[in-house]
Amino acid sequence: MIGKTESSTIERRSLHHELVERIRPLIVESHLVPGSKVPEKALCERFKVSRTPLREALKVLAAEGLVRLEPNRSAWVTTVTIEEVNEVFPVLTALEALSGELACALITDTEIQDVRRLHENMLESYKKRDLAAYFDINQQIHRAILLAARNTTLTNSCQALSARMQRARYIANMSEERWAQAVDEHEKIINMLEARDGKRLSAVLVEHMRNKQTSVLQWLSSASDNPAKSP
Amino acid sequence: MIGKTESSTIERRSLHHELVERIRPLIVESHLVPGSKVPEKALCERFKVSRTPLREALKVLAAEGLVRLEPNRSAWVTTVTIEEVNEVFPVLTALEALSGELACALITDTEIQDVRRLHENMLESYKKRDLAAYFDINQQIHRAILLAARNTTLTNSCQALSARMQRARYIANMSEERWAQAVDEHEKIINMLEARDGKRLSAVLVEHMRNKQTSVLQWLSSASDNPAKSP
DNA sequence: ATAATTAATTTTGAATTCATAATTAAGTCA
DNA sequence: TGACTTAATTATGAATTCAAAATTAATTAT
Repeated sequence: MIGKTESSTIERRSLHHELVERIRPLIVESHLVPGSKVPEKALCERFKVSRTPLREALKVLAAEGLVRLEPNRSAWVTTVTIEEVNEVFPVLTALEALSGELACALITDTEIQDVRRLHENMLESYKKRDLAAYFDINQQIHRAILLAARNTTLTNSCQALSARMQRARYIANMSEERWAQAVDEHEKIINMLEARDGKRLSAVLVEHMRNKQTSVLQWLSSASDNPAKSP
Repeated sequence: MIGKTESSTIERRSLHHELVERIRPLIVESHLVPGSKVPEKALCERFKVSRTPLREALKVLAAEGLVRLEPNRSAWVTTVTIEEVNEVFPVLTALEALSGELACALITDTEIQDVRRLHENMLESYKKRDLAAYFDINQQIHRAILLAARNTTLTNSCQALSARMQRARYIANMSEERWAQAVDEHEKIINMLEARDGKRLSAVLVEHMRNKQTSVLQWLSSASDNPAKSP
């Protein structure tokens, strides 16, 4: 008889999957320039693979919205547009709100402590004005809440949409005021999580996302005035 | 002059994309048996393509969650599990709620009339106990609301998750009572849409989805008792 | 010169090929 | 018989090949 999905499967990864995982960050971190064509040949050489698995990976990245395929005209790294931001943020916000609700119900006390610790590290980075570290810990916190929601589908959907937005490195553009506000919002997030107040956490997350969206849009409009940011 | 015999616009679609579009319904409509291995060879012959574009398509379908790739052990049609339903429905519900809110704000009067007409057709199918037609129009209504939300990202996310759930052909299992209730919920949905009451429409959609989830779970547990339904 | 053709080159999509892994079949021995 | 090897067969992943499309370079005409 046929068994259900074995949870204890050995991690055997295919080349195309590996490539997706390696190329995705290249796009998210803008090492592959937004709006430019994906350098198929160069990537093949870099990863020492043939075109077949690479092209399979590009199909998947296209499905994720990080790449756009133009038949017979190669694959292009997508750009973050104002329209896209206005589309993705509402969806991402709804999902973050859900993750907050679920997390409050399902997170363990230990995990709450972990998040609190991350938050304190983030405060340290804030005091030191270490933008890169702040940004990194920020992501970790959101991810920790997401994981606490115990919903793989939710995690995947959120991550995919986040990846698209992350490419807008708006944070570099963040004002002192906005940064302080973001830190304050995070303080509230942690408090609501510790209080396990799902409704309120959702509300704070929604507010947080709304401000984030504004910040990204500001970055985008400043980028459109700045040739160095818009390719 | 030259007769425009080329009826279709220069629609240049890649083979892999075409295959994704053709194979997806095969999975959603259970023509490819859930839990069975994807018959690569047979599909190649059926669509008269080589393995390369077919395998590219499978990678995309795997990213959508309709197929599971086991390295060196081929691709498998995924099954709808109880765990999956309990994961996907909350996410789908959050997205449907959002689509309701947005639709109320953005839908045109003409579109509202279209939805009302669809609803009346659905009532006809209900009276005739034409399950297939009912199911089809039901989908059209949800899709119309989704499109009225004017958010491609939202549309894509919803459709992808819906596709995974649609494979559970729970509707065949629906009780008279549940069917009547669903029709009633739909009546409310249309009313809220006509009233352009986003908040209330969201609430009704959430309720509707909650009941749908219950219905699907009931179908699943009955299927687990029935070898004909569980492969 | 510039614009329009045409030819050469490169890139792309997809079929084919090939090595390896998995599966099945055939032996082997307790 | 049935568990264990080993050989034959098939399926799979990925490199290679090949035809067609796109791009670039070269040529011609204006």
